[in-house]
Amino acid sequence: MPENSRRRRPEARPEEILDAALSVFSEQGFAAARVEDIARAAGLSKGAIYLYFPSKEAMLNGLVERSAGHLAKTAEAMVASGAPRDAETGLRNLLRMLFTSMADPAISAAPRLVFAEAGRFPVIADFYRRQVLEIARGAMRALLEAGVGANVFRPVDADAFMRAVAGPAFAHMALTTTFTLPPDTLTDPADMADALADILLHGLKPRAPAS
Amino acid sequence: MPENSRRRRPEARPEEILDAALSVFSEQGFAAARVEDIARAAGLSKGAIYLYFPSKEAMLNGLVERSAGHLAKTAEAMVASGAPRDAETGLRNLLRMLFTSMADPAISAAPRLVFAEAGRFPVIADFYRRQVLEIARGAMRALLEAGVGANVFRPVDADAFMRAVAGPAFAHMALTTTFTLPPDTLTDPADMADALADILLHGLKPRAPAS
Amino acid sequence: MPENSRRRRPEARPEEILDAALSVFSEQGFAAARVEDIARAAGLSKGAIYLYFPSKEAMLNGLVERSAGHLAKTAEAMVASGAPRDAETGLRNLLRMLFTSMADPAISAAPRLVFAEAGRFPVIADFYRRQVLEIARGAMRALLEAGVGANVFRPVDADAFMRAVAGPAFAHMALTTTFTLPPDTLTDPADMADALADILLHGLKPRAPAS
Amino acid sequence: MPENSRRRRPEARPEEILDAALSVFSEQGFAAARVEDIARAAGLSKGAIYLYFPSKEAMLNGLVERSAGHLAKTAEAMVASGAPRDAETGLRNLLRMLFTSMADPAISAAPRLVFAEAGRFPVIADFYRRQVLEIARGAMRALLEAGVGANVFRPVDADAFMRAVAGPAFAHMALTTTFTLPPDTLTDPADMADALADILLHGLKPRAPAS
DNA sequence: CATGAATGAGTGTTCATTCAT
DNA sequence: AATGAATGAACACTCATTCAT
Repeated sequence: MPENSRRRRPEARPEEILDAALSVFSEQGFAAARVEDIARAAGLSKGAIYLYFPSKEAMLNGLVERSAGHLAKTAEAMVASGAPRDAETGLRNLLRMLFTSMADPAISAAPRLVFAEAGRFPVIADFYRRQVLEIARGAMRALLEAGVGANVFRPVDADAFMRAVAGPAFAHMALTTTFTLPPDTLTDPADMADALADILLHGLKPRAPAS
Repeated sequence: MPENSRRRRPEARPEEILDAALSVFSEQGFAAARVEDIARAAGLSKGAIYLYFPSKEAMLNGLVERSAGHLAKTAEAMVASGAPRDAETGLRNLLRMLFTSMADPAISAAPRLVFAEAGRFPVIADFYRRQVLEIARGAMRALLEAGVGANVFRPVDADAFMRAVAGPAFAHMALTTTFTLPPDTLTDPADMADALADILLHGLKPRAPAS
Repeated sequence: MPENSRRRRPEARPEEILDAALSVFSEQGFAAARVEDIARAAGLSKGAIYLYFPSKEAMLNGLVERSAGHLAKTAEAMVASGAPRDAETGLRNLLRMLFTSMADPAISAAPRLVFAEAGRFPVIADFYRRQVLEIARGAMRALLEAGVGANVFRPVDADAFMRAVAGPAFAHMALTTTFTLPPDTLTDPADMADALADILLHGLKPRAPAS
Repeated sequence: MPENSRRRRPEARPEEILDAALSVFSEQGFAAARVEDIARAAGLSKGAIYLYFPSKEAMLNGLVERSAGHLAKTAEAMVASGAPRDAETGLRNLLRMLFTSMADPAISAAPRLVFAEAGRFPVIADFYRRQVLEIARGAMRALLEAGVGANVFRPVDADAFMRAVAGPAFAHMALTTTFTLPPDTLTDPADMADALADILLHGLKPRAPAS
């Protein structure tokens, strides 16, 4: 067991600290989080944290940058992959990915944190807007245009489209992770995503019987 | 402005303090907010706050309860109103109300605060869930059932329906108040609501030409 | 006994705190001094200090400015006093004042503190140089010129004169307050000043027998 | 510069560390000085310092002892050399040595440090008093007695004599190293020493014309 | 009712010192 | 001998809360 204190020297320290910080920030909020708790969660002493990050705020920034990287990459991958071929399947897959991600506390923790703290840290808001929102916006716009071009989607407003697709996943996250809602009939994110896709694709109004 | 003589009606103090607290909590977050700032915003001394609220947390609770009252009343009003008559118009009005409310910082401040702090204050989460979410859920379920009964809506999943309606407004709020997005083409919440209604009602897929 | 805690509200608080700070800084040095010790010495809690001074360094600055004020006044009084009439008596009085002041820990504390910390706080060094040294320099130069004009003093170098007059008092302070020297034969500062005056006025070399 | 290969003669380490410590202590003061800065200045890692000195305070002690050795030797040398022959020249040389030493930051650093920190470290005060002050006192007393015996000096008070000789050099140091005085007419320490010698030897009062 | 001086517990950050390598 | 990661005790400063007036 090389688990003695003062022993290991993995180059992964900063990552471990960010993991711990994300966990503590998510639970307590940035202002209420204590550096000592982060340290304990990372298996370090309080002082050791400052060997890797110059301040508590630096951990928050590091966190956001790391998470933005992940999300941006996933979003771009979604764009490039199947969407152009089959916009309808692309939309279904995107919704599944969104609902699954948002329902997973490990993935949604960073976005929730950003949403909660961006008001106080303009740098974070700007960074996230450029690195995540812009990319997601581009991806969804591309999906919509592909569908419209193939006559699979009607030419709806792009901004409304984005809110119609991402908003429900965001709301799902709020309901499941912030308010611990009693497990609904449809707790499974994939099922919820499919139900959403049905509404978005076919609309609420009954189709005229294909006469 | 009856604001000068007679030292202002003192019986309105708690309301004024809650107004100030909402403002400061929204800007700084609960943990980072200073009671002295709330006092200054309310035109009182720090000590005077404690004549009306026993603690900082009590202000947060008071805030949430007050806002929940407002929201619950609005929600119930919506149910009772035109929905049964004309579900489609009911949906359009609901969306307009949601987008307009969420885009107005004065109205969305409380829900945003709840979303941000509910994780740390289970009492608040529970209270909000019961007093706001349950009522909103009931209202939207009633709207859906009315529409289905009148054969104006397809019988879609109720939980997906809720997320499809409320989620986009929630996302709209996040985009406009947290990240100061550059004003889109559709900054007007009512227009955005109408575009959303179009998508939700008619779906993304083109309708078959009416026979 | 109006000595309960949380009671008195003398406007003299800042002065009391500066007294306490001077005492603690003198004993421990600025860096090693603890704000809590200053607070205790001032009969206050740690937090109360910050109602009057924004930082530990602000207390040091306040201290220096206050002491500089005292010293400047004393120096100017000396200039204006008897010097012009009788330069020799003026010199004797100046030396007595200097030795007496420097030997009194309550008076020499501030200059010693400035000397010890000026290297780290350029603002203090500059301030002291302008507010104390320049004035003292002017006073001593005036004394010398008065004596020379009256043919009571030889026209010696002014800077050497200043060092010859002030230096011994400074050394006396160092010996008595920093190193607790065993009480010499001449512990009395006035006697020491007179012996110094004798040396400075008549020189070390024997005078030629009066013709 | 044999400074590259063979990792430098390791037996000189303690001396190098003391050099670095003197430099850092002088700039920052003992309490504010960081061991890491000393280590960097000595070209070592923080931990290595503790192979040679058990604590930060031990470096201060080592420093003082080393410097006291230097000063004591110089002082004794001055006594033994020319003073007995020609007390007047002896005084002039002593003053030149004192002013030159005190004006040189490299030499005055240790005495200044002792003066600044002696209050907090009685051991240092005692040590310095015995090893430096006593010896200097003896040397100056011997110089005075030699002069008096040869009828070159008047029989003035020995303690006043010491303060009259050493004090001005001490003041000169304070003025030039602590407060960065604008270069006076007499920046050269030797000139300043000569001007001082003139005052001390011949006094401020004009000599009666040798009838 | 209202004030604001005062308290004291709490937290971010620093740094002398240790120790596994 | 040397390193530098790690520790833990401090300490400056903040702020919710109290209380004499």
